[in-house]
Amino acid sequence: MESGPELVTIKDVAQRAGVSVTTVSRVINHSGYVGETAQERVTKAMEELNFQPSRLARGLVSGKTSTIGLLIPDVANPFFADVARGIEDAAIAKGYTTILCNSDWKREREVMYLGILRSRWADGVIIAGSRSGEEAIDQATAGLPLVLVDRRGSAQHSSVWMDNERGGRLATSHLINIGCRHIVHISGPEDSPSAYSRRLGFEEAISENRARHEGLRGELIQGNFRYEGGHEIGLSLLRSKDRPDGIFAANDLMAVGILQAARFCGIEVPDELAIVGYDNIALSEYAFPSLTTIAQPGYAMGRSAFQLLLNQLGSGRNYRAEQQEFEPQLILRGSTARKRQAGM
Amino acid sequence: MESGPELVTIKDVAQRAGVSVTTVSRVINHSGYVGETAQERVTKAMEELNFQPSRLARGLVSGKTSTIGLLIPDVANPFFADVARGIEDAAIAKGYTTILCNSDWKREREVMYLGILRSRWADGVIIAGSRSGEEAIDQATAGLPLVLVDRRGSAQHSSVWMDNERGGRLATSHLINIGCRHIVHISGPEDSPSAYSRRLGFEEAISENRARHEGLRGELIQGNFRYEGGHEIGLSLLRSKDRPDGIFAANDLMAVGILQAARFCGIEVPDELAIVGYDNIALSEYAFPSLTTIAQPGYAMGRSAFQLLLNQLGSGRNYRAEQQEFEPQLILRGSTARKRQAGM
DNA sequence: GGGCAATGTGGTAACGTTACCATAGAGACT
DNA sequence: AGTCTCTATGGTAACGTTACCACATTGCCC
Repeated sequence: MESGPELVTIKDVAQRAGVSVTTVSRVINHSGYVGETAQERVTKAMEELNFQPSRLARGLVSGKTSTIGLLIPDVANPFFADVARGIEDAAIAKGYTTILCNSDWKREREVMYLGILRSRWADGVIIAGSRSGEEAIDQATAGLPLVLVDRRGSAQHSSVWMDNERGGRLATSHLINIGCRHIVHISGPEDSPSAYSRRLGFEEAISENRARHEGLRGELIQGNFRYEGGHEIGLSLLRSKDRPDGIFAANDLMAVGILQAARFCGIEVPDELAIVGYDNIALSEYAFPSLTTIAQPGYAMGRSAFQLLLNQLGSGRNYRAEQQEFEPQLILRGSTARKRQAGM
Repeated sequence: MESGPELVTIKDVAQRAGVSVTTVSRVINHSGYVGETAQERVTKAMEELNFQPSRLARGLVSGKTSTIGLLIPDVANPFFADVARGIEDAAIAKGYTTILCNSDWKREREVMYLGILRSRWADGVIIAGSRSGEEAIDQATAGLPLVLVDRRGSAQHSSVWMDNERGGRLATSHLINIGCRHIVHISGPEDSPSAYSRRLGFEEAISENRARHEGLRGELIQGNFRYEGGHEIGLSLLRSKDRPDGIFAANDLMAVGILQAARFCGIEVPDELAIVGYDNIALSEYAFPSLTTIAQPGYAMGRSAFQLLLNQLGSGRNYRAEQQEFEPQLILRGSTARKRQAGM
């Protein structure tokens, strides 16, 4: 029978219940004193009119929207999808709504979204996998409560992160331990802090082990965190005469791309070429051979990030940044399961 | 130097620029007449104060928030992640922000989110992969502009969909054509419209071909659209004495689960068992053997869905529901690539 | 030189809600 | 009987923006 979304306001409810708007507001917010009769009549009127209080008006006067912004590079990347789910689940449980923003790894989109979020939309922001520098982020958030995911925070900012350097070292040492002597690291984009740390870990592991294993060589190639990128790099790398016997890719997507390239070139994984990825996305388990990787618990990291943001929102201006660290863990699977293991 | 997010309002800008708030508003909205001098001074003041107009206030008075809600079952499902990206990209290009809601396939969460979205938050909603009935959706959206994805809309609602029945038929016929005679369909959840249609297509293909191929058998098992579900069903199915020689899974995740189960049981795919999935998510290409599947262009469907919503938002009350149909397409890959193909 | 359109500007009432102050009756304690 | 606290309720000014009306000023035409 209704023809349009004619808005039901608190006024309509008040009129129908025969009370003032103040009383209705009190019923909605369970605050102040409300008599039993009034309580019932208001509740009934709200139901009959199918009333929903306007968040807009509410936010305007209270200064809080119960909304947080989530800025990630790309939901289509399974790791970030997990993070997003973790954040959203934790948020909804506390009555917060999440606005999802995909920066597509682009800084200008990041800045644009932060502007939108800042315009009194969001009470706080969680930024995952950003490439921007901390000053740039500060500038763009302009005092908005903030939690960083996937990078080490400073004294100013809370953050949830992993010791990516250690992860990189774990992955590389594993390759060395199973006998690889010519190892290539396909890194992530230059300006990604987590990619940078993984690369550091790789380099450390190589130089630490060089004494023990003569002829050990480490090589570095710049990747882009994408499947196709891994595939292309894999093809050119594996077709060359001087091809590596081990590859550590900075994320699983690229690792799977390399896996495909190897199959294409007819190279046996893991016997001719061992591969380690990073993230432990679902895909890594389903690939063939299944992918050895460093686990990064996206969902848990997401939940944790929201918790830190909530702490910050609750504590006003005398708030202290917190850090939550997750441990990298090596997941052994088919892509490095060689029959004859070389001497350690 | 700033200690908190002290809000910069249009009033501050007006004061600094030495003009009225009205003039500032006009500059912001590029509306009405504004002199050159005023224009410049206001622009300068806005920059200096790092001013962002409050969307809350704006929305309150204009009745529009430039925000849309997106309700999907789960972003961690790659197909829906693609849809989400398509919608978000299309939306941001038109100045709209997207609120992401994961119903987790649960009706009560769906209803809860629609309530939130309705409270003057969102100008419209896109619902993908809902299991709720159309009446339930009508009830929960209460007049909010709406586009359905992945189900055939009615005269009331715009929708973006695929002929899933045809897709189901395509998949099943393909299995029959390569020689399968005992085919199992792992369907989706009972109440999912798209799953239902795929199942119909399966049944039609089986009964149509029964005349031509004697001994052709079709069997039906209820699945849940999840990887683990496919894996379990696969295990119990493949261990039985009367195991099928072809499986059509209602989505790729389950198909990959079955693939893993087959490897686990030592059954050769595709020679002993052929498998077809549905969706053509990235995973299906990376699996081993790669997965034959029915392509469903999630990103394009997302973009299209936003376009339909936009049409609806623009056209006020004299609006007519539109339907946008996508064609299912069979993608041939390893999981059905038998060496000796049966007759026909 | 009176009228009239075009241009530029300001004042202020909305929008739907909450915060705060005011009021008022009912008991209870001095 | 006066005062004080508790309970219950209403009135109304914010919140930051836009929509709308009112008012100047300018230039131009008859």
